[in-house]
Amino acid sequence: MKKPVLAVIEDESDIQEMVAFNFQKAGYGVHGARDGLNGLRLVKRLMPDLVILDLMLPDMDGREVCRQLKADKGTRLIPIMMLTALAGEADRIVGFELGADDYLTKPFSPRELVLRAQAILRRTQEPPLDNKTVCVGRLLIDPERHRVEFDGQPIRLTATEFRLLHYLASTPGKIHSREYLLDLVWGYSYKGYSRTVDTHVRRLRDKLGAAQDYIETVRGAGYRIREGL
Amino acid sequence: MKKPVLAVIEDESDIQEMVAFNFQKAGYGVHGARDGLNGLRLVKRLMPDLVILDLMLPDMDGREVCRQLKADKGTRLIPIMMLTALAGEADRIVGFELGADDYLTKPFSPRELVLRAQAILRRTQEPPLDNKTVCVGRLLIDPERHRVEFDGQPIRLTATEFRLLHYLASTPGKIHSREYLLDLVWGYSYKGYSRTVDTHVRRLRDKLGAAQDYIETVRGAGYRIREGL
DNA sequence: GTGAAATGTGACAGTGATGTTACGGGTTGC
DNA sequence: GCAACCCGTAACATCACTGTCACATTTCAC
Repeated sequence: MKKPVLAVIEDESDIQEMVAFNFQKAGYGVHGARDGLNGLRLVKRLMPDLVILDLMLPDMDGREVCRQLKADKGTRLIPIMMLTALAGEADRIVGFELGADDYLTKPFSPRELVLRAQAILRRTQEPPLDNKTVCVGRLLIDPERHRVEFDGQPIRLTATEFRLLHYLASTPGKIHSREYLLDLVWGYSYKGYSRTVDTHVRRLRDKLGAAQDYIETVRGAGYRIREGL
Repeated sequence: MKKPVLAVIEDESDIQEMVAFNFQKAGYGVHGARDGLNGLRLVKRLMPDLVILDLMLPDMDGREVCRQLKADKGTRLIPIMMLTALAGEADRIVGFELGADDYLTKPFSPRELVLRAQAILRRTQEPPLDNKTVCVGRLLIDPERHRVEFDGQPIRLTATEFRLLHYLASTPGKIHSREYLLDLVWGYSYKGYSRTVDTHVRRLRDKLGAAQDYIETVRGAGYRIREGL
């Protein structure tokens, strides 16, 4: 994977430096703008993999920048991470309403910053699951019809169970950690408990019946689909 | 690896002595300054591999020193470990905001000090382990699938055994000391006994069967992966 | 050769990850 | 409004894994 590129729109020099420094250290290419107008221009020209956007900017509200980026066809899909000094729940909601993908309240630690960014990138850089029918051994998964079969016998799954199985089955043999599955199946802004994955795997195994052997637990790592059955 | 060099900026003689002594014992070159101004000069001239910086200094706040070091192009990349008497979480966050890489609250044990420093140096000097498949002779290690094969035959390993083998195999021929492996595989805050590594190497060898010859004991130094088998 | 230090080996008990079951809130369909 | 269903959380059970110890064996310095 090539080096991800970030745009940081932030007027306070300290924060701008700190953010840039930490992402560079983590192996990202970082570009910066210090106000909303230049920020918009930068994003359109650079087309970064992620935008770090301060809520409070000298010329323009960060919300407005966010709105404009999400309204533009070209930049609509670029994920946005909002920074703000206000921890109020109202602001949080407004941030998400505008399409921000994550939201960080100052002060924050570099570690938290980079981890959250990585979570977003992992999700957005992952090739989206397509609608092709997946076939693993005697299991068949058809996303288009939301249908699962084992030896031709249909199996009824709920939406969450289906997505879980679909993600697992689309890369057989590969380990999917609980955190990774939470990101993909539940969305990276999901705040829940990682044991939730276990419960759903259990329900999935129940419904799969004889096919449950396809889901293998790898202790200390996660779950995977067993190959060659 | 050449001997790492440290700069210790600390006015209290007791601490200065204690820190210097322990790092010298651990094989580091140690240089010291007793106030912020001389500290800045020292770092710029010496360009050490790590700066140990007290938060409270006679002439200048440690935060200010940190800020100046991180603002300077030349010294920006040098990692900084902050020492402080204040354990409050607020201070911790302020420390990180300024780009400090780690943060140690007095009083601390010499062992913890050195371990944390080593961990920082490793993180900044060693590229982190990636997900690429490692191939050593007839051994194959695939982190993505959490899979190990010898001559195509799969070998089941636990999570710890797997990480241990992965670290060893990613740099064949290099000697990995027990301390080093403890830091990498178990994490630098791990407080355990270094014989633990031996036990795990033993279990690993057991499971590797005929492939156990790949793990070589270097008496007095550690373990390494034998090349050219 | 001899003793000390380092390492290999086997056993053991505690812990921690996972499996399992149950419950209550929320949503959907009728 | 009711019933059925889906979901996340929690509590408990279980067992693999793990760290530590005691002892055996090897290696090295003298």
